[in-house]
Formats: sequence, structure tokens, C-alpha cells
Amino acid sequence: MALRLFEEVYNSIRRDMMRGKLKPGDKLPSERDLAEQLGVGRPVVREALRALENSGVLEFRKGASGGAFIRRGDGRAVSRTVNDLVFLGTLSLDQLAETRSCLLDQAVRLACKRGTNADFAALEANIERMRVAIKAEDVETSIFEIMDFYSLLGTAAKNDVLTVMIGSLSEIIAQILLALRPEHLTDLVTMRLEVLDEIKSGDADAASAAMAAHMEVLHNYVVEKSDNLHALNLQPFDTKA
Amino acid sequence: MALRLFEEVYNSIRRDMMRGKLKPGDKLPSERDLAEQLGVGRPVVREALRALENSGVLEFRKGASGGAFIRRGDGRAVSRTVNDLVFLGTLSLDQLAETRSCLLDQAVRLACKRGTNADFAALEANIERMRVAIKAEDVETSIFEIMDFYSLLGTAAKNDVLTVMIGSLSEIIAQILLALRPEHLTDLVTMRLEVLDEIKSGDADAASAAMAAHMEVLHNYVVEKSDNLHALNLQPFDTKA
DNA sequence: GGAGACCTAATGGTATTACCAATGAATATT
DNA sequence: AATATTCATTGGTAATACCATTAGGTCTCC
Repeated sequence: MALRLFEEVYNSIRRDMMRGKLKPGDKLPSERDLAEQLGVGRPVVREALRALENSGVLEFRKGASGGAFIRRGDGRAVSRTVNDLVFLGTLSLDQLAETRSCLLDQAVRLACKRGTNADFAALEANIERMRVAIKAEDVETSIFEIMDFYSLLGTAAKNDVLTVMIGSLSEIIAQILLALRPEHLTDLVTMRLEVLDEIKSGDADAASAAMAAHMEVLHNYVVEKSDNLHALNLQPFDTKA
Repeated sequence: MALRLFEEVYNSIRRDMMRGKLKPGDKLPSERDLAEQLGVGRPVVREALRALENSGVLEFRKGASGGAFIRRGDGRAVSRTVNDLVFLGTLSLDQLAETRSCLLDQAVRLACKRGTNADFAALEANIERMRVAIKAEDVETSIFEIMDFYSLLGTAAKNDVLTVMIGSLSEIIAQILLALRPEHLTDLVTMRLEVLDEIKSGDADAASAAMAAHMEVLHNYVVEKSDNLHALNLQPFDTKA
């Protein structure tokens, strides 16, 4: 199995990254220089860089002293991939819901143990913003805040891996909600306040139970409404910062 | 924020996928046709297709009646991304270990509930292959079988999302083990047999406890040995089938 | 002397063109 | 009818040119 040229370039850069030769913030040589150094054409280099950008490890800036820079990376590439797997029918929504519940359960439990007052305040502020947005019938903002809650929960749990995973699974829920444009989201506010209260009190089991109840309501709604997944007016989410 | 041309193409194809217009097995028009239809140059189309391939949703075949085909996709793109995030220093190994333990705990519990005799037999056969490989001091095969165990566990748990997530986190452990070339892996056999026994007996709590013990030993070993992550002789894993 | 406008060179973004390599199918040959 | 051959189509790679954007130096004018 002969690798294509651009894959060699791709692997080469990736190897340097894994060895620590390339760190976040570093700048790669220009496409022209790279092409010359490696003895390949510029299109090959571009395809390799494109693949790396798609993985979220590269960022491009135009103009003089622009170029390709190594990023720290975030969970978006993971989200996008999981998203595709769902819409290609490889992963099912209820399995996703089940896994998401499991991760959120863990997040809630860890938040009980590790959450600081600042974390709790952030969660509370988020719920308040959500309440306002829902009342104003601003669906976009509502859903954004709904999803942000999970990130903040991950932050309170002091585990970024957990946060990324939860985010990648929640993104699909968000997209579906965005397409469904649901109207009666006010229940969420009370349910989440309840979860937060239990977390604050430090009772992991109670918080877990509250979260589970929350998840069941939400997932029932989403899963029920989306047998017709492909019929929804879905948009690929942008890759903007 | 003006999107680059290739991003438009990328989003367009992705949107068709999400709407169900493009399903696994479908073939895209040739690069030349696409370029003409969309009124862009062929390099632009190629960069878009490359990004899609990198995400694991496209597959290319050369020659007459070749072209770009929609794939079902699998967890490898997720694994690769998580891998990058770890080596870029965005995600830490112990947080990864913690999350992995959580997911495996859930897998074990679900396997107790849903696992069939066939699943158990497959797990048992896997452990046996692992035992043989370890005895033969075949590190590559040993580690492959060690990782395959997690996949089989996911299968027994009847949750593909869980399987993908576990796989993406385990891949890093596998790479590190591969670089460390550990010698005394025989403990794994007994620990895993114990886990399997508990699963078979259907005692979720006992199985969970056994798995937790297993994880602690393994993660202690891995985390301890890899402060010097970048010093290890790591290789990017191939994208081969 | 300082602050502004301006020019310049370097970079990624895009298009065009050309050719190669692989592949499958139609065609010719036996 | 089976086999070898040719050929058209496709992705893979290269080379080249030009555009748009941008940082940084330079020059001008105050």
C-alpha cells in the first residue's frame, strides 16, 4: 500500500508534532519553501496542510509573515467528526443519548467533588442567561446557552477530556434543537437549577439523579422528534472562532 | 468573515450529506465535473475533498469508474483528533485516564445487562490470544489484542458511540505502550479474566470494581512512565484499512 | 523629529494547464 | 468462447501564473 505523497508530508509534520519538535505557536515554513525542501509540488503540500487544518492542529494567516501555525486545538474537530458519523447513520441517536448521559453523570459527580464557588456562580449565571433568552423567545441564544451549560459543567468537573467528549455529543443535540425550534423550554430552567442546587450541596447521588431526570426529558423529546433526521433543515456549523 | 472557496464546497457537500441527499456508497461526480458545475478550479475541489477524506467521510478510488465515494465512517478520525490534542498538550493524560475509566465502567455495566454468550466467548478468545502473544513476547500483537478487548467490550455493551469514544481514548494508551515496550503484562490476563467472570455472572457492581482495579494498575503504569511524553519514539498510526 | 500615508515584498488563495498512473470496460484477437 | 489489448476516464502530481491580503519598512509632509 503505497502512501500518496501528501500523506507522507502529513505524517511527517504530525510526527514532528508528536516528538515535540513542533509546539503550539510555531510557524511552519511557507508552502513554497516546504515544497522545495521536500522535493514535491506545492499542491501536495497544500493538501497535506489542508488535512492538518481540518484536524484542527493548523491555523493559517495570510499576508506577509503569515503562514501555517500550530494551534493548541480544541474539541471542534471531534465534534464535527461525531456529527458526520451520526448523519451518515453509523451512530444512532439513542446510543448517543445514552453515552452522553453517562458522561454528564460523571461530570456532575466530579463537579460535586471539585467544583469551586466561582464554577457554581458561572453555572448560575448561565442558567439565568438561558432563562432570559427563552423568555425572549430567542431560540439561537437559548440553545447556545443550553449548550454552554455543559461546557461549564465540564469546567467545574476539572476534566477537559470529559468536556470535549460531552461537547462533541451535545453538538448534535444542539443542531437538532436548532432545526426543531422548540417552544416550551422553560422546564429546563427549573430542572437545571435543581441540578445545580444538588451539586452545591455536594450530594453526588442526588445531583446525579437530578441530572438523569433532566436527561431523560430532553432525550425523549429529541429522539422522538427526529426519526426523520434527514428531513430537518440542518446546517453544518461553521468553523469560525 | 468570508469563507474560502474550498470551504463553500466542503460545506455544500456536507450539507447534502446531512440532508440525506448523499448516503454511504454514493459516488460524487469527478473532480473535473464538480469543478465545472460549481464554477471553481480543480484545486479548490480537491482541497475540499481532501478535508472530507480527512474527516473519514470520503474514500477515493482511482481509475475508470473510480471517484470519491461516501463512506459510513468509523472512529478513526475521532481517535486521530484526540491523539493530536494530547500531544499538543491541550489534553492531559490523567484526565484522559479518568474519562476512559468512566466510559469503561459504563461499558462493563451495560455488558452485564446486554452481553450475549457470543460476546463473552469473543472476549474470552481475545484474552486467550492476548495471553499467547504476551508469552511469545510479541509486543505489537499483545498491544493490538489489549486494545481489541475494549472494542469487544463496547460490542457487548451494544453501544457504538461508547465504543468509538473508548477507542479514541485507548488509542493513545496503545501508542504509549507501544513506545514503552513493557515487559510484565501478564497481570493483565488475570485481571481481565476476573472482569469477564464478573460480567458473566451479571453482577454489575462487582464487574465495575474489578474493571476499576484493572484501570488503576494500567493507568498508574502509563501515566508514571510518560512525563517525558515527547521523548518517546512515537509514530503516527497509519490510516490504512 | 514625529506621525501619517504609501509602497513593497512575502504569503496564502485560486485558476489553468499539462502529464502521469491506475483501472475497468469495450474491443480485437486467437 | 476465452484471452489479450487498447482506450477512455479517473485521481495524483507538477509547474506556472496571477490575485488579495497583510506586515513592515520607507518616504513625505507637517
